[in-house]
Amino acid sequence: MLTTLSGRETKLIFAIMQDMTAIQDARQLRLQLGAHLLDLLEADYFASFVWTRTEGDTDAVFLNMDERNLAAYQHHFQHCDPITPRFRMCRRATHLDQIISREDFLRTEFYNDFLARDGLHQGMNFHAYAATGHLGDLRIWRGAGKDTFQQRDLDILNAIGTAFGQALANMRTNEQKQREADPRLRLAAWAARHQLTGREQDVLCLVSEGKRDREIALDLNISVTTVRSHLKAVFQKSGVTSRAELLASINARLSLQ
Amino acid sequence: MLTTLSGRETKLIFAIMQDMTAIQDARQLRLQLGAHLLDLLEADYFASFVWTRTEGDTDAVFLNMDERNLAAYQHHFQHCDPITPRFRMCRRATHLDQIISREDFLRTEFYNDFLARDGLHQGMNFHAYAATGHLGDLRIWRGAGKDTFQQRDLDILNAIGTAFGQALANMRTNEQKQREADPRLRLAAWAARHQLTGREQDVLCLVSEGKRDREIALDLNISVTTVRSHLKAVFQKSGVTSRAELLASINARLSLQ
DNA sequence: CCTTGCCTCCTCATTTTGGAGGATGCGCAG
DNA sequence: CTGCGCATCCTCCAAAATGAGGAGGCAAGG
Repeated sequence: MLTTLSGRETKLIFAIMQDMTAIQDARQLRLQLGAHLLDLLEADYFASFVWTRTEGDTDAVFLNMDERNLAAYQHHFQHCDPITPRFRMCRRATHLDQIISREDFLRTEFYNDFLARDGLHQGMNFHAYAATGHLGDLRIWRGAGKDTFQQRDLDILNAIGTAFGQALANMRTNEQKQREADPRLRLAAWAARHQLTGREQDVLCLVSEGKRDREIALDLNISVTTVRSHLKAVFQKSGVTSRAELLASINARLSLQ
Repeated sequence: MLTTLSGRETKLIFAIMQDMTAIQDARQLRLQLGAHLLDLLEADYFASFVWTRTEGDTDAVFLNMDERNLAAYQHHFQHCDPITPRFRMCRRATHLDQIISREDFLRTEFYNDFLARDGLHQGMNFHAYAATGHLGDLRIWRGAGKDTFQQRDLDILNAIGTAFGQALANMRTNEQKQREADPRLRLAAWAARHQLTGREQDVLCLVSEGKRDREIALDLNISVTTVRSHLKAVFQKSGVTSRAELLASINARLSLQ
């Protein structure tokens, strides 16, 4: 790749560089990035999906697209979208024409009933991947009457997309670390691992706050012997033999176990 | 700022954007960034200092500079460096000529005995700040016989420096979070907060692993009563009244206290 | 209807822990 | 030398926690 950048483009590239380092929220980043990308690539429509860790769940961000049409995508067209799966297979910025012939494209229900309504004619996508799998994408479209995207546009999107993928991966990693460090989540994960019942979890939770049986009984409005029963069950299920060991077990980093 | 970029420059800018998002280690980032910046700005020497959280301590990275001369800087010239403090006061990329007149500069001991030895003649600095204070810098120098830096170079360094500052600040924040989440450091901090003696810390450490008095005594090769004595002192000093409460106190987020 | 799981409560025995007080020895700074 | 802090050990006692075993009620599901 060897392309020059105009003053306007340079300014936008630098703005994008700032976005990438300054914004730590995936949604915010994509909104900002989207605005700058539309400007930079002289495009009209922007969409970005990010795959969350819970399988199949996506977080979507859009610019200049019709709310109702989008709802239609989320409910229906998403499932019969013939182009996104093909875009997704490409690890570089990819032009619509590279994955489907113009004639075939113009014949699809997807184009006629969905894309055309918003005026989307020319598109490029970038799909970001990490070692763990698909992270998210950047989708750039131009309306009717504009020129098609050039190799130069693809190169620019590719460079920015790569950095965007890194930024997304970093956010993902940070969120993961945050989650692992959150005491409440650790507790919940530990409880789930040992299949504790609701009441056992209640007791566990108060034990983890350093409370005594008597206090726990008061807090939960049950008798001390009941607290002991639940706690006994927790010990039984987890193979632990004292509160201190219990807390140590909960706080132990999984990687060190 | 409105400047065009050549193909070569564009390529380097994109490489720098990758650096900024891909590299999570401050040292690595600066080495990589330094190489790309020298190429981009057609400069010869690169140095970058990063201020660590411990007051006054710096981590330095260099390219193309003489090891022995650097040692001299760390030991002596650092303390009589007449230009860095002035550079440091500027919140934008700054040219040497903007902070000192050429004549004055050429008369300084610092130039003659230190910079000139490595061949440093023209310089620009960027100093990065966060809300918490000074983060670090980027120092770019050209050797004798080259043109002086132009406003265009300053603009480029400024844009990259700003993003670099963000990246540094992010690393700082992440490290901080990591530290707060590290059980050993939490323990040490807690111990320090309550002014525990060495032996008390030893006992505390084993208690935090969920061990019983008897086990601790075996581990430390002392009698159970001694363990109890130490533990009693820990309780006394910290105002806590049970092991479980102790562990809860250690694991409590400071912000929630 | 009957089983199963969960929550609730109980007793009795044992171990562990916490609290109070004191004692010895050692090294170090005033 | 004389405290002082620290580590080591002790006794005695009471409170808390653990372990084993059992029992009644209640709701959901076969």
